[in-house]
This record gives sequence, structure tokens and C-alpha cells, in this order.
Amino acid sequence: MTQRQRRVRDRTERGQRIVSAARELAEAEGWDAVTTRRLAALIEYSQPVLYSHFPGGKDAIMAAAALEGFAELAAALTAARDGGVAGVAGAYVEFAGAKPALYDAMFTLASELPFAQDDTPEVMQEAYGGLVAVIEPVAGTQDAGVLTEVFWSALHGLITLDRGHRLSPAHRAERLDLVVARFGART
Amino acid sequence: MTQRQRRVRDRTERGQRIVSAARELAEAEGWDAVTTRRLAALIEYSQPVLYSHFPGGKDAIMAAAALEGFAELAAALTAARDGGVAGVAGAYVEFAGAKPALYDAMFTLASELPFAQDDTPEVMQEAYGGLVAVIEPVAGTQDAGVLTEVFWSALHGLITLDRGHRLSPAHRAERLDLVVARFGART
DNA sequence: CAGTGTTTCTAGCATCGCTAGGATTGCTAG
DNA sequence: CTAGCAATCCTAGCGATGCTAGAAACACTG
Repeated sequence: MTQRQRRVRDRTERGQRIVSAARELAEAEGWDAVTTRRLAALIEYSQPVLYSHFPGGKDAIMAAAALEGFAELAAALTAARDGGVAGVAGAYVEFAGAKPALYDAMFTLASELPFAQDDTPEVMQEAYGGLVAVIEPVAGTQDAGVLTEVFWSALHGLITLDRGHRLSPAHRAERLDLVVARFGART
Repeated sequence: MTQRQRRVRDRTERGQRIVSAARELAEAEGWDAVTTRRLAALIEYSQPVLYSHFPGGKDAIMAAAALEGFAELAAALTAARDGGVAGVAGAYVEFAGAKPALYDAMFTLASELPFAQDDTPEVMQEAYGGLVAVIEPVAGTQDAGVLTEVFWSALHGLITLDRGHRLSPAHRAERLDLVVARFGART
């Protein structure tokens, strides 16, 4: 029954191609440009094929892309752990800057993904853990969970407002330094 | 030529009704539910009338609603000025919680509005000024502008992540207190 | 009352996400 | 080898979206 295996493999490969195509297109032209028709054309199949892979339709595809993003973010944060709060903060901001559409899918759009719940996917907990790991040592008497959430919120706010041209571009580095200074110091 | 005046007044009134209807509908069912057809039905006119008021279409209507939001936010922040950093932070969060759709229009959607530029509308500068006013006294040697931007980003991050169920609902108050503690203390 | 200019509506275009039903393909059993 | 079955895929279409052109209705002027 190796044929069956091959068919299964082909299927998963095609599913991967769908997500990859969606990510590339979103990064190039934004998620609004990611239409089911364009996706179907990119993978050289017809639209209904998308729904056989992702019954949830476009939202499910975005969620799948977001999950990939969480895995990559977790890896980036883990790699930057030695840099402490400053290192992780820098890695987080760099990730958001390098893959803005993916970051949107993860945090702004796609509210389907369960956060901070029992059924939260592991990769998402890992990514969050990358933040906790560097905040925990400097939390002192402060609740590490709350402090991490606020630290994360500050980074997220900086990123989203900066992207929407809400903040002066000149002080970008200063702002990040300030966040690190206010949250990275042991209390 | 009072008739001409009356016609002008009717027109502006109708334009106001469009924005009000959009706001109500958005607050009740989200901006996705705000379609040009439903808006037209609400004001009891046909669709093209919307475009005579807002040539930019739906985006322009959202921008107009956002502008109203900035005026209301500015008023709320000004009223809370006596409360210091904690008071203003609380007013900001309360505003976002009371009018979530409006907040989205102001900061998440509608990237047409010019921020931090020369042609930034006055009400937007006023709203931002409401933040600066309480941060400036506690800035110390720190650049007040940068500190305000970071303070604002932290609030904005808290709000958007919390709304997307990204944060644990139990610690909402704690998080706000923590932001105030880290940014409201004189350095 | 006729003419003129403005205002408004009807109807339609292109596109969107999504789906039903038939056509095509590949596998299996006789 | 072939007939039948099952899985796979595509064509065609639905309802809805933002937006617009051209016709119809309106209000005002001479």
C-alpha cells in the first residue's frame, strides 16, 4: 500500500503549497490580495480543492499560515534567549518587521485561533514561553505572567502603531530601548 | 437665498446621518456588517447618495467616523487630566472598551488618516496631546515625545490583544496598573 | 408654464467566498 | 482485459460585496 502513502504525501504536499502560496502572496500584496481564485491559480488547481484541504476556507488557510508563524517566532525567540530581555525584544520586533503579513495573520486577523486556553496549540505556547523565559528572571516580586503580558503588549503596540504610520519613524530604536529599560530591569 | 442654506444644511445633516448610522451598525455588528447597501437602507436613500457625500466610499465613511472618535477621545482624555497618568490611562482604556468598533476604525483600520504629519487633523493632535499632557510632567530627563509614544503603544497593545482574547481576562486590571506603575513614575 | 440644472434612483459590472453536481480519473474485482 | 466502483477534480453558479454609468425625477428660474 505504498501508493496510498504516496497519495497521502502528495495531498499534504499540496496543502503545504497552498499555505506557502498564501504566505508569499500576502507578504507581497497583503492579505486582501489573497483570494481563493488567485490561490487556486498559483497552485494550478481549481478553487474547490482549497476547501478539501481547508474546510474552513480562507480563514482556515490564514490560521494555518499563522501557526507556521508561531513556530518560526518561537524559534526566533528561543535563539535570542541569551540576549536577555533586550535580545528577545529585538528578535520579536525584527520578526514582525520581516514578515508583516504573517504577523498580522497571527495577532491582528484570524481570531479563530484559541489563545490562552486549554486547547491552545503547542507552538503558540512555545512562542509565548520565549517571552516568559526572559521576563521571569527579572520579575522579582512582580507576577511574571502579568509582567510578560504587559511586556508583550508594549511590543505589540509599538509594532502595530508603527506599521500604521502612527508613530514618528525617527524614534523607532529609542522606543524599543525604552521598553526594554522599563521592563528589563529587575524590580 | 435661505433656501440654498437650507439645502446645504440638509446635505450636511444627511452626511451626519450616514456617519452615525455607520457607527451604530459597526458597534452593533462590526465593520464587516457595514455595507453600502445597509447604510443606504438605514438612511432611506439609495447607494449612490453615499458617494456624493463621501467620494472615497466606505473607507472615507470610516475615516469620518474615526475623526469623530478622535474628538471624543480627546474630550475624554482632557476630562481625565486631573487624574494624572492613572486617570488618563483608565480613560483611554475605558474609551476603547466602550466603543470598540470606533476604536478599530481609528487605529486598526483606516490607514488613510495621516498621523504624525503636517496635515494631521487637529482633533487627532488633541487626542495625542491628552496623553502628552500627563506624561510630560513625569518624563524627567527622558524625551517626553518618545515616552508618550511608548506609553500609548503599551495601552494600545493591551487593548488590541485583550480584545482578540490573547490575554487572560482575569488580570486585566493588574495589567493596567502595571503599565501605570512603569510609566507614571517620575524618573 | 417651459426650460435648465441639480439631485436621485435603477440597473449593472467586476469581484469576492463558497458550494452543488457532473465529469474525469484511478483503483479494484471478476 | 474489462466492467464497475470510489475517490478526485472541475465547471458553473449563487448570493453578496464596493462602486459607477446613464436614465429618471426633482426643484428652481425666467
